[in-house]
Amino acid sequence: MGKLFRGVTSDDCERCPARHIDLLAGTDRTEQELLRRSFDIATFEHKEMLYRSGDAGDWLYLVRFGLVKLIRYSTSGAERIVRLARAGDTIGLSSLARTPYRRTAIAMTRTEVCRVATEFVRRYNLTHPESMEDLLGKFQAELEGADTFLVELSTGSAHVRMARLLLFLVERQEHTEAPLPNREEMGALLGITAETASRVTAEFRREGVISGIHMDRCACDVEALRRIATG
Amino acid sequence: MGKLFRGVTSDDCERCPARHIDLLAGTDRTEQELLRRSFDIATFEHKEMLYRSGDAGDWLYLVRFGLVKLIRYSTSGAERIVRLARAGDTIGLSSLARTPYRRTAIAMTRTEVCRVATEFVRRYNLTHPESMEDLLGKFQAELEGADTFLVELSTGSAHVRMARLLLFLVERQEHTEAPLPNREEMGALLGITAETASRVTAEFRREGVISGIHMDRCACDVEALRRIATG
DNA sequence: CGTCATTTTGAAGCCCGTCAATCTAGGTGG
DNA sequence: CCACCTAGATTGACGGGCTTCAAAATGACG
Repeated sequence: MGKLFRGVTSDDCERCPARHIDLLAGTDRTEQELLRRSFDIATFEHKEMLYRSGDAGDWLYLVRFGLVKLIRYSTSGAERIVRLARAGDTIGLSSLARTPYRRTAIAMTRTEVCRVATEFVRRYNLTHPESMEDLLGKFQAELEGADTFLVELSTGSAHVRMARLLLFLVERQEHTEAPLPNREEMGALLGITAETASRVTAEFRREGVISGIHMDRCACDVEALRRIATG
Repeated sequence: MGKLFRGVTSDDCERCPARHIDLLAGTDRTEQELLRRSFDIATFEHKEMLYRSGDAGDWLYLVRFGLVKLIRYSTSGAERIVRLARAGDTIGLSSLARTPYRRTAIAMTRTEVCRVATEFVRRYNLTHPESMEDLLGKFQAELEGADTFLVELSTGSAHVRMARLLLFLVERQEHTEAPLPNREEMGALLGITAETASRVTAEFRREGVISGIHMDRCACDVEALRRIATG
């Protein structure tokens, strides 16, 4: 059991989508070495779980590439995706508050993550209190994300929500191509049923708003989506 | 212009709903004095604004009593309440990340808050790095709150959402009486129209689930609400 | 007592959920 | 290579819940 993690090379760090963060930069050569030895890298395939709600929160994860869904369950048992994490996003921050993970994290596409022990970050902050602002900024970004999901993806008609989701999925991509979740996941993301999600995507495809043969990827007409999203 | 704030007495601190937090406790007598002099108290009436989205984030607020709604606007201009803050809750934490406030805070009832300059908290943390965990815990609590709103108050039928909202409003109260927002605000809280909110509350009243003559307060049959909420 | 805001209630229509049937793509074994 | 199987996607039909528009009722306040 347990995912296999490997060490971090300096080449890994060169390509790191979060290398601008002070916390990870290190001030001198020996410190950079210390930081590098404290991090691990692993790849998760589609549908693989990073951690489960209730697990001891011993690690922070930094997404290097891919897409991770963070799930929470309502009192009535229904599953709801409360956030999507992409390259450069940090997940598992709740562990810093010495609490178990409150959400379940599952890869939606092939995903590479870099992990670090929460205990290490905690100790590092005692000797580098000025790095706290980076952490708070990260937390802040996570709060922003939660708000965005709340306001953008759970209000308006199914068409409007779907358009906003697709816009979210194409941003930060070079091309207008977006990874397309399956209909069940779309439903959990937007608070609608899988059937409605299917109807809307089929309709978008007929109207030429999205196109592409494959089921799990599509090219988007960003302008058209923006028109629909503002309803 | 600008709200009038007054100094904090030791008596205020005795009654503080957040006096268990280390950050606010102080280690010795002189430090307690320093902390007390760094805080201010003010009262906001119903509908008064604490701060507006986009304002420079220079202050943190701790709610002593009352109810504050935090609003965010969607791209289509619709207003949505993304969080309710009550006694003991901290609002304005985003300012610690050196960013402007991202939400607008408005009192929903008569509300007393204690405020502290973000700059003070930042400096305090440099000399007391161990207090950072309290801050992260606060941030974490705010994230939890956002999730709860997302999952509980924006999924399920209008009846179910309303029941959950009422349960949220009665908890932390001694009696089963809850402050009742107006129908417009209920709509913004639950993602439904004011008319539907009115219909549901009227129905609840006819069925005896809620009762009370006043429009802005009601007594709740908590057991009945729980049955409806898990529906 | 009259005015204005808010709430309540009504009626019509539509969007979405539910249930079910059909279609498609991918994988398996003969 | 093809028949078969299965999971997921699509599409249809129907009913119900919510929105919309509008009117009536209620309550606060000068």
